[in-house]
Amino acid sequence: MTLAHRVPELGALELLIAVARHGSMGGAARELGISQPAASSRIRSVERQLGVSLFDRSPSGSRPTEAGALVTDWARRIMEAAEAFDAGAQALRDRRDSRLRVAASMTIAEYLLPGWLIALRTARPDTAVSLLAGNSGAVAARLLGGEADLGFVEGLAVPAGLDGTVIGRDRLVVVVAPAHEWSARRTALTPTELAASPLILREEGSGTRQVLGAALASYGGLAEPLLELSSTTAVKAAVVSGAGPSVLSELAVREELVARRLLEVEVAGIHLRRDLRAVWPTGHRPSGPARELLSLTRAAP
Amino acid sequence: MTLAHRVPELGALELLIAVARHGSMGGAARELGISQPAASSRIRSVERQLGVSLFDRSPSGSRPTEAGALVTDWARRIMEAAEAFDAGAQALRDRRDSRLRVAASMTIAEYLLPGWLIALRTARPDTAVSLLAGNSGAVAARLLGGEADLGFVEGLAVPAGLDGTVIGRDRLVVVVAPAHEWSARRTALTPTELAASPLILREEGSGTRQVLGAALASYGGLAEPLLELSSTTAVKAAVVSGAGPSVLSELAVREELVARRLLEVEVAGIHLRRDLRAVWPTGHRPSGPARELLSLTRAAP
DNA sequence: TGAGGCCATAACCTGAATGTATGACCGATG
DNA sequence: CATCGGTCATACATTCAGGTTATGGCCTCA
Repeated sequence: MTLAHRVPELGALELLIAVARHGSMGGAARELGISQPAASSRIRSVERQLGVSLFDRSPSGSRPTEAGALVTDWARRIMEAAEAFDAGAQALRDRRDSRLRVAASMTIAEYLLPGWLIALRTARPDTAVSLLAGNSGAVAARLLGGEADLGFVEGLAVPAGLDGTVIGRDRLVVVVAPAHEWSARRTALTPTELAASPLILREEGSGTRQVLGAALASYGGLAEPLLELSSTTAVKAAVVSGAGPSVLSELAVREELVARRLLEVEVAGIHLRRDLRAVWPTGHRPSGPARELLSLTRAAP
Repeated sequence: MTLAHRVPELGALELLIAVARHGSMGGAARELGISQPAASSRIRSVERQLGVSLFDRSPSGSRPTEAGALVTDWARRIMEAAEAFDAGAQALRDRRDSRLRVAASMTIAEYLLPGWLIALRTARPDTAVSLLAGNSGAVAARLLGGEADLGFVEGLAVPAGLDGTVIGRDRLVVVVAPAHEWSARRTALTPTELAASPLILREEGSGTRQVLGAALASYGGLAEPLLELSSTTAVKAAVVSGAGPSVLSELAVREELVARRLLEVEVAGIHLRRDLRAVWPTGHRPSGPARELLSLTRAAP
C-alpha cells in the first residue's frame, strides 16, 4: 500500500481544515462551494481511512477531538507545502504573459522562492510572476538578455555585468544518518578527513559541489563521490537510509535536522558558507514588483 | 477555485516523483502497482493541469524537463509532509494494540514527533507506536497511570514523580508580518513594550502562553490578547495577514522565517527559552523501543 | 533483422465524490 | 410550549477521474 493511499487527498485535508476553522461542516461546505452532505460524507470517509474519529458532532456544530486537532495541524503542514507548490507552479505557468520574470538558481528556486512568492501574492495579488531556474551562468544570461527582471544566485561572486545585493547566507553542513559512526564523534572533523571521505553528492555542476570543492582544494580536493544522484531530495534519502555522509545546504536539511533524521557533523577550520544574492543587470535597479519581491527577501532588523 | 484544484493529488505527486527517480513511466508504474498507460495518462493530466510540460519522453525513457525537476522537488516537500502526517496518524490509530505508547505535549506532538516516528519506522519497522497528546499535566498522568511508556513535555520543570532528560531547547520568538512597524525597528524591543502590547495568542492554558506570562510577570504581565485562536497555525495565519504580533515557538515559525513571510523581532534582556524533555516514571528507565526512540531525539555531538 | 525496451491511443469499467431531497436533533426565542 | 433556524445523517441518482486490457509505433541493441 503506497503512501498516497494512507493519507487523505488534498481536497479532504482542505475540507478538514475548513471544518476545524469554521466549527461546522455546513459552514465549511459553503466556503468550499460544495454541499453539506458532501462535506459530511467526506469527513466521515477520512475518519474511516485513519481509523480515528476527528470531530465531535453535535446539533450545535462540530468540534475537533484531541486527535482531530492534531491531525488538522499535520494537515495544515501538507497544505502549506501545497501552497508553496502552487505558488511555484503558477510562476512556471506564467512564463509567457508575465509581468515579473524571475530567474533563480536551483537551491533558491527550490527552497526559498515559493515562500517569497506566497508572500508576494498576498502583498500584490495581481502580479503574475514567471520563474526560470538554472545555474548561475544561465541566470546571468537571462538577465543580460532581457529575458528576466530579477535574478537570485548562490555563489561566491556576482557574475560579470550584474549588480547585486546579499539577501542571506547559506551554510553547507556535513550530515550523516544517526547510525553513522561520525555521529558519535566527540571531536570535529578535520578538512583533510572530509576531503578524503567519499560522499553522496549531486551531479557535477551543482553549486554546492563547486563551493565544497573550492573549500577543500587545499586539503587534497574532493574524493571520488560515493554516489551521484540527480536531486537534493534523492541525496537526503540516501543519507537517511545510511548509505553514507553528504554535504548539503542548510536550507535543504533544516527539517531533517530538527527531526533528528539527519545529524550535523562539525568541521573544524573551514568556511562552508556562501552568500545568497539578488542580482540585476548593472544600471537596471529593480523597480515595481521586482523591488517589492526584493524587499520581501531582506533579512529582519 | 480552491487550492486543492490547482495542485495535483497526492497519488499523482507520488507518481511524478517515482517517474523522476526511475527515468521511465513504465518503471514507475510497476513500482506503484498500476499499469503503464495509467501512469502515462496521469502524468499527462498533471501537465495539463499545471500548463507546463514536465518530462521529455523518448523511446528510451522519460527525463524531467527543467520545470519538471523543479516541480518534482516541490512535490517531494509535499510528500514529506504527507509522510509525517502518515506517521502521526498511524500512531493515533494504534492507540489500542500498540507496543510503544508515547504521550506528548501539543507543540512536540505537532512539530517534532512525526519526524521522530518516521526515523523510528526506518529503524524498527515493526514497532507500532501510539500517541496521546495533551498538556504537561495530562502527559504526567498518563505516565503515572501506566497508560504511556514515554512522555515528552516542554516546560520549566519536570513534573513530580517523573524522571527526565533534556533533549532540546525551544526558543519563543516575537514575530510580525513584514509590513508591521516592528519589522523596521533598529533597536530591540524592551520587555516592558512587549508586555504592554496586545498579542495574537493561543487559548489560555497553552504552554507557550504560560512561559511567556512567567517571563513577563515582572514587567507588568501579559496584556490582554488581541486575538485568541485555537491552533498555532491559525495564529500564524493571522500574524502573516497583518493582524498583529505574536510570540510563538521557534519550531512553529521556522519555515515562515526562512521564507520571510514572518520576521523575528529581537527582545532585549529576557530569556524566552524552555527545555524540551523526555520523561518517564521515576525508576522506569526507558527500555526497548522507548529507548530507541529516545536515542533518536538526542542532539548531535 | 528481430527482440525488447519505451510511450501513446482506444474502448471500456469502476468507484469515489457530488448533488438533491429529506428527516432527526438541539437551542434560542417568542 | 410551539416555532424557527441552525446543526448533522441518510438515501439515491449522477458524473467523471483514474483504472484496466489490448494494441500499435518508435527507438536501441545484439
